[in-house]
Amino acid sequence: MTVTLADVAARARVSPATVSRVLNGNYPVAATTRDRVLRAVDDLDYVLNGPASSLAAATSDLVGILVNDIADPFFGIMAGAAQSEIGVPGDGSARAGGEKLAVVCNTGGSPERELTYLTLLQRQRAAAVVLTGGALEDPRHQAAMAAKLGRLADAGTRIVFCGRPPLPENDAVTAALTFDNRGGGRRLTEHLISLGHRRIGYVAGPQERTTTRHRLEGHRAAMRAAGLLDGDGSADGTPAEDRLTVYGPYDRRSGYEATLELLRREPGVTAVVGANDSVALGASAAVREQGLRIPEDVSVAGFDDLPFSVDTVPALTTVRLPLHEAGARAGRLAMGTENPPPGGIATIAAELMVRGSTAPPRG
Amino acid sequence: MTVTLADVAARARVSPATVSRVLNGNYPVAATTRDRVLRAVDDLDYVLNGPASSLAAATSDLVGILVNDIADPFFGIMAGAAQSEIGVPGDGSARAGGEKLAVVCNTGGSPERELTYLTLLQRQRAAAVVLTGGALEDPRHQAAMAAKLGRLADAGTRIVFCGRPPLPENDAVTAALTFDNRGGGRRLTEHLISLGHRRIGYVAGPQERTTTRHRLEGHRAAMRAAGLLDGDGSADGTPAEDRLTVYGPYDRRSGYEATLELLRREPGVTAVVGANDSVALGASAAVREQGLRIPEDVSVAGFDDLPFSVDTVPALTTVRLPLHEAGARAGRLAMGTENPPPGGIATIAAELMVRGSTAPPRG
DNA sequence: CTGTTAGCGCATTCAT
DNA sequence: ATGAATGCGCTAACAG
Repeated sequence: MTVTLADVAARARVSPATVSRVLNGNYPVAATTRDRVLRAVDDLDYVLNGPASSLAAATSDLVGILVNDIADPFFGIMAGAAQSEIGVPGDGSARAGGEKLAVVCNTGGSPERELTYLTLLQRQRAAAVVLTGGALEDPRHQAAMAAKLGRLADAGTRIVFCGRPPLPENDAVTAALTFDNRGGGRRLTEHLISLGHRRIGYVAGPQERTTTRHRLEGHRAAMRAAGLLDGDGSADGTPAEDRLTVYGPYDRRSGYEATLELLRREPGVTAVVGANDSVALGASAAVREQGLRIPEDVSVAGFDDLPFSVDTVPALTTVRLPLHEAGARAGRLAMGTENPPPGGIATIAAELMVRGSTAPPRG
Repeated sequence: MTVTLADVAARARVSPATVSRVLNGNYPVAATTRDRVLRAVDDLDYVLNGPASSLAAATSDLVGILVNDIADPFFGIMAGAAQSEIGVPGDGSARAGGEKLAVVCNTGGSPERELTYLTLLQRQRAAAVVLTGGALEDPRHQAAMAAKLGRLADAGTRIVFCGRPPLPENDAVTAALTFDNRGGGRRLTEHLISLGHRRIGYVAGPQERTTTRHRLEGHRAAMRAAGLLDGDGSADGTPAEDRLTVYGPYDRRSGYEATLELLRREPGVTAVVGANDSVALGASAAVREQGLRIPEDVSVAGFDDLPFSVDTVPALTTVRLPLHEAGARAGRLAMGTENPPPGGIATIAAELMVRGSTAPPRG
């Protein structure tokens, strides 16, 4: 029924071994023989049997890219960049070996699904795995991840982090590209403070994520350095930093609801920082719904600088992360076409983008 | 080195076949035996060898989801929904068989990459393939696709279209879910016409895509029905429909540039329709940059109703496509857990969402 | 319900 | 530079 390598060999009047060699291209074969084999491949519409090949060679051409939310361009941009470095030369044929199949897997932010995908990729004997986005800080999950990644690494799978902090004991990880979320968060808030803002609300991401914590730490470092957190407790003793922070998912709805909550708690807020651009978008909607203008009454800022952020009205002040470059680099590291940074860890800078959504407060 | 099924069998004091049976679960095994085997699996941290399994069974648990642009939520939403129907029960273990590995592949809109990915999936003996988004109308590519899909289908791969028009001879395709792009486009423009607009610019997608053509056909059908295209040639004889249409990629930049071009060509335009929401976003930016207000001076509308569209200012009038539902359904069809619609083809309705970005023209 | 046997299709020794 | 032989780890008959 389905044509095998032996069929190709018969038609080309060579041995199966020779066909295998021309397909894999990693062994000398006479030019005339190769032509004959390739013609036979075309004639028969032969397609390599991946499972058989992987079984015999004990490696596969699968590369997995794990993302938290495939519907979020933050991940889509990184995954797309990684995928184009890894996969598919693009000649449309791919009958021979050598091409990697870069695939993205959507964990939905669920730790169980993250582990399950890793197991599935381990089962496929994946050549490499790229993990994007922040990690969960739950110690149990971290331990499980470390163990799983260790086993993957033992089996020869290359492991690359992209926008994810390195593990404490990361001997399993080939390379970790981590974003300067803390520095970006700090500079963003410093910008607001320099404009004159004193009461700044913060809509954070999910509490247990590294990205959330790092961005928030940057924000608070700036606040504290300006003396805006100390001795600012309200009557009931709640620290200012708690009253001015609301946690939630990284989506616009969370930004909307959290901002309404913030404005209720602290009507004197003159600026709202969203943990990412989507959150900031929701925050903007909430601010406007309260009859407040941006930036005249309330400044709004985000994080990531996704493509839509420059088109909001007013354009969103945010922190730019070079998502495309980071993803591409992660892809090359996964392919082994780029050397890991010294120590296996590289920090990627975040750049403040000042736009129209932030301005000095009134009065 | 790596633990195999035979190791598990030895430890559980059963035959390899029995281990295989409990792992695959599709054969009666005594409860006590199963427990013993599962314990051995856990003790040994055994993970099934996917390639070996696929080779022996002549099927794999891979399911491919092809998208045109992974950074575009339009595709991300569908792919995510499909993936959650297909993959990963979510218990975190996945040591046994049965779980499918749903993976998304980014073609970047390139026909060659589309074919290459299909070949790669064919090589892996994928269980199913979901193709999302519009198709290219180039006859050569269509023929190549039909041939490739035919071979995949012959090999037992289920093929599902999601938001993609059925092929002329689609006996290879298990099911095709297609969006009512034409109807949606027509109703959107009818809405503008009913508001009193007469000169309506249209920023279309790439010229050779089915989605582009269908949406534009809907728009023009509405225009023609209202007598807004006939006898409206300019002095140089260019038909009105050509002067009022600009093609480009499905992104905000194209919307921005095309709209500047439209406003230059036809200063009397009172409404601009974008081929999708991202284009409409760019169009809005261009309109504003010309000192025009939305919707007082120019109405703007989009297509898809992506999550951000409700948050633009003013909120974007658009056509809602049930992307999540469609993706989930495609996932179930790929899994075989839902029966194909009669004739293999289902048309998915598009709903007009009237919001603040459209209003009657001035005067 | 469980064990035995025989490949699945290919990569890779080892020869030549 | 090419051919012959072996085994990768597992599933699927077939017995029992």
